[in-house]
Amino acid sequence: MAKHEKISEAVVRRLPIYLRYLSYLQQVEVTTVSSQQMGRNLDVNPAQIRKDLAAFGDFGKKGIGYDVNYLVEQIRQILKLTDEIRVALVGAGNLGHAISNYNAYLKDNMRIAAIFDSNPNKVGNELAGLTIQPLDELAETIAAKQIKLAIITVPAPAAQSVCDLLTQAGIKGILNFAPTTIRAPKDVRIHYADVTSNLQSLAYYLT
Amino acid sequence: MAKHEKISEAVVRRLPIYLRYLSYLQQVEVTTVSSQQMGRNLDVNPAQIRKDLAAFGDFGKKGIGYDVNYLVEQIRQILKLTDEIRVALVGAGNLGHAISNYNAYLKDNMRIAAIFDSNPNKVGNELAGLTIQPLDELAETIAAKQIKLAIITVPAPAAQSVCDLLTQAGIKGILNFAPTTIRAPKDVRIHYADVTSNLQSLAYYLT
DNA sequence: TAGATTGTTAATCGATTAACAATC
DNA sequence: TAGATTGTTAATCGATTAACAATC
Repeated sequence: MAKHEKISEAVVRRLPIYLRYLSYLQQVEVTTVSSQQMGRNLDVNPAQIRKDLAAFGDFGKKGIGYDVNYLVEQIRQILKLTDEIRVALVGAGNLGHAISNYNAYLKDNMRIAAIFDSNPNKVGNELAGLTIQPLDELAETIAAKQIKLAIITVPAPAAQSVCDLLTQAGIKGILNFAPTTIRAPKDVRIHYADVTSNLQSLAYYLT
Repeated sequence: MAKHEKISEAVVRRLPIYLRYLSYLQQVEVTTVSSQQMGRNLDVNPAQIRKDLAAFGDFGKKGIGYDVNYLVEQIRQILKLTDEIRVALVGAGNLGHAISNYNAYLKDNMRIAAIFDSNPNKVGNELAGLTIQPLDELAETIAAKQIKLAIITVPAPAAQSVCDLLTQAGIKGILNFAPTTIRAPKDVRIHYADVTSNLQSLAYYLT
């Protein structure tokens, strides 16, 4: 790894995209790839790809390109996907159901390991092979199962209090589908994924 | 509106966030808001909020702040949310179900107006008050219903061909949930919302 | 060797933030 | 008037891209 530069969020967001393409190349048994080829396929400037990767180490060979297997291995390590990462999902509504069933697709060493809901009628039900748990078991379960990340799929009014619960339980990364801004301590990363804001910003570009 | 500056994507992504907070203020009957108050609540620098808004017009009053109702009206216009915007959803799987049922929540003049799926067993079924249609009706329906945006919730291998169908049908904005990069003509905006990449980049920040 | 491609520096471009005159 | 807050300019910061020596 090395190269103690500060890595920008933009770089970190591109790494999974690179990884996805490289995994595809593995599948079709391509063993070497150039930044130019990657850039063409991912719509990213080749210089940017080289710079992004070079921030973590000298992964390529001049005149040749990158060894696909080696690069996959390196990016997995950078993203800490070498050990399984367990994820909690809070909110077993429509979206929560969809995402937890989607679980199988996450693979790549990510797994939803616990599901929580505040509704007593849902607690105890099975979902994607897990039993839906009440919120007051959240902290204990997250500690016991060594869960590191969380997905919030509760309605907007509940999102902040769920976020508070999660951060108190030691969660350091949250993917928030609720259509609301949430606040957390600076060392907790929050990514937003709500459909409404996304669509509204797309609307700006119409005609 | 006016101020023929070029508006950056970053600004456009913040406008829906502002709108959401302002709508909340309307609900609780607050009539005036300062950039400082907005910034505190949304975790955005107040100078940035003022600059973002000033790019579209002089919406505030010095010494006073912004009139909430007026600002809501203005941002709605900027985002073209004054007329109903119709959205097509392609892929009636788990996620497609969740999002189309979520439909009611979209409100704010956005509505899923057609649902498509390639699976003949799903075609003809009802979903969120709509009949699932086959892909070969896509172009005609999009034209007839004046659909402007689309959501892709098909498996990754099908995403590019669906994207091609959509752009040929005149769609100018796509929200892509499929875990794959898709290519489209330059005048088509694509936003990515796949869960896996989002989680993977969160993983980077762990310890 | 000739051609290709990296890693890196320098140049460019763009976005964020601070500061403050204008003014309500 | 005094206090508050905008709109805007200038300063800063950061990210992207071009260019090229190094080298496989």
